[in-house]
Amino acid sequence: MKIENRKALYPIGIVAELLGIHPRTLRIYEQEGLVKPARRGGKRFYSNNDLQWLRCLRRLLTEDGLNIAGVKKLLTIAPCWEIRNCDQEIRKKCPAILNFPVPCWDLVPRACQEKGQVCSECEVYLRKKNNVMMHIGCRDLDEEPEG
DNA sequence: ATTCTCACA
DNA sequence: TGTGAGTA
Repeated sequence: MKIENRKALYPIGIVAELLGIHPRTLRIYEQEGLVKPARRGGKRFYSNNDLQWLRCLRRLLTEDGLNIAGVKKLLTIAPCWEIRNCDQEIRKKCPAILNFPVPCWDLVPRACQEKGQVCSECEVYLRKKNNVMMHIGCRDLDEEPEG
């Protein structure tokens, strides 16, 4: 996972304009625990990963017919480690598993390693696979999700 | 200028 | 979900 994607760069106003989401709405998403922008001096700052997740969340909310409660439930039902086939050694140390039910995007990627790269269980996005929403983990934003 | 929280339509 | 008030 590239650290650039984890850097909290954008204030809420920029994010709002970039994604076409009202600042008030972004704050509500945070309040609901669906995103966790960094805080510096009381101000919110979003990373590229946050933006990517926000785009995905937006689609769930505006196109896929889910509401916030639905998304939260979905994430509870389909935690990333249920989908990914991490081996036992990786699972033992995966922060997303150890801290369940803390949302994985609340976690910092360090313990969970795979093939020498930092596993991004904590920077998880949803996508459709076999018509089921699931997490995407352990890949960079510019990587193409595996089929 | 921008964001924050809170109250309210 | 969006707006306005009053701050910091």
